[in-house]
Amino acid sequence: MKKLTPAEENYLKAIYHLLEEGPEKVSTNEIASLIQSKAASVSDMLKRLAEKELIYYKKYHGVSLTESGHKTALHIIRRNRLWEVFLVEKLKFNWDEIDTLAEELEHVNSPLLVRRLDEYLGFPKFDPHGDPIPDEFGELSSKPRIVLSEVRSGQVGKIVAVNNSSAAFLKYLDKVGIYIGAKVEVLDTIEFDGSQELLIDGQKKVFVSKEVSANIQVMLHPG
Amino acid sequence: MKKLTPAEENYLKAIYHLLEEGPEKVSTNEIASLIQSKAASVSDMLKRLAEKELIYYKKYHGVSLTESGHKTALHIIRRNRLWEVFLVEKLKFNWDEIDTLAEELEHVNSPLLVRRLDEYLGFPKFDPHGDPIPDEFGELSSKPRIVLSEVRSGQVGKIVAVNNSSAAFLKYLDKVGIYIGAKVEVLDTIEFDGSQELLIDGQKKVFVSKEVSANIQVMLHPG
DNA sequence: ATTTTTTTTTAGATCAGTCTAAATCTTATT
DNA sequence: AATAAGATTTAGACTGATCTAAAAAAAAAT
Ligand SMILES: [Mn+2]
Ligand SMILES: [Mn+2]
Ligand SMILES: [Mn+2]
Ligand SMILES: [Mn+2]
Repeated sequence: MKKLTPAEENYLKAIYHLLEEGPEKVSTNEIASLIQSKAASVSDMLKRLAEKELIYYKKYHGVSLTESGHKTALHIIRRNRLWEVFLVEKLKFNWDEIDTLAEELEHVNSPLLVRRLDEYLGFPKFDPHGDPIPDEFGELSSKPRIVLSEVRSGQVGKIVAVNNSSAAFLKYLDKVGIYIGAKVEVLDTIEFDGSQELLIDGQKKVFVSKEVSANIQVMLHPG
Repeated sequence: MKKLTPAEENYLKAIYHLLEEGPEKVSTNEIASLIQSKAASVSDMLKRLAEKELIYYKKYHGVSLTESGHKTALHIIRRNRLWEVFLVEKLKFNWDEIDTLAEELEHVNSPLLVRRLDEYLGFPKFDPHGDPIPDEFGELSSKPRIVLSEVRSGQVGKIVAVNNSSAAFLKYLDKVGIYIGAKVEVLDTIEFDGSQELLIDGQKKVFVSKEVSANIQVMLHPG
């Protein structure tokens, strides 16, 4: 409940994102790599976070979030994504330019500010990358999703999110005409390397590698 | 030119504001008092700021800003005031609630963000307290001003700014109906204590102490 | 011109956050 | 099961920011 430092918030968020991938424990090195620091620094921080009961931490055996840590992480993510919407919707930033800015703005922690911002933006449910925005209570409204790389030839869906928010990736998507909300049909899948030929909005044909399609989330069209 | 920490930015801003009052040197204690820290901490920070050539500092003899420090302070103030406008104009905060929020937001230093925000807000020239917003180059558009306590009986002016942004003061102004842009006529000035009777917008009579009127800036109506 | 008071600086601690290098624990391999 | 490899933690150091208490300098008062 007490105020956290930006560094503590960044670590919590990183742990949350790593846990999101499935495992119920994350390792020191995974955190270090995601947060671009060194294992020794992570060990240090884990002690502090455990002290504050934000994580479960057993030396040498990885960490997970406590209920309180989980809730806190969702608050941070909420702020991050609301600011991302603000930057894109109001200040006309491109979705590949907002990462570092939202990374800073997320640490301004004022419940009133967040509520007002949310209201001002019209209570958005998803950020510019298609990721869900937790509500005040940490609830996520999630759409049923499937990764594009797992969509079979002939199937049609809508692009709802990306798994990778690096500028390089997002710029690439812009270039080939892939965007959130686009209709996508998988015309062909190459068995050898998993690359696909797509039809975007029934108009544009695009070839993408599996590395790309594995980072795109799709909602399948019913039927 | 290099990136400053939030603390360094706060000190620079404090020095700027103290110099604004007139003197060409400010003392360690004045800074400590404004920034709510101790003289020893200020001494420490002054060494660092001098090292970075943001201030002129001669031990025991006060500080002033270098050209670079002055420019930097204006950039910080620009960010602070733009965010204040955003909070009031867009998020509907009251002018007495924005201080601490802007105090944090001002440290997000991205020239592009600031430019976009400025544009989005319609290039405002003054913040909610009536203080001028420096442009990208640090230029201030200042209105000719005089403190209300120095306006003589019979004279009429418009309230353009406040010298004190504490919630207590601003709430008081709200209560008695004084706001930026209001027309004000000084009906009477008590010689004994400098208190005044005012007529706001030609309608409402208000008595204010000199402590209050010394914190209100007025633009005199020509003629 | 001394002495006293006030202001400012320094000395020495502490805390958060980070790093490198060394020690230690876990896991995989022989 | 012993050893090698890999991951993690600890030890020790550094920076930035802050504080209290003591020392030093400047300003004010006698
Ligand atoms: Mn961050
Ligand atoms: Mn996002
Ligand atoms: Mn500030
Ligand atoms: Mn202001």
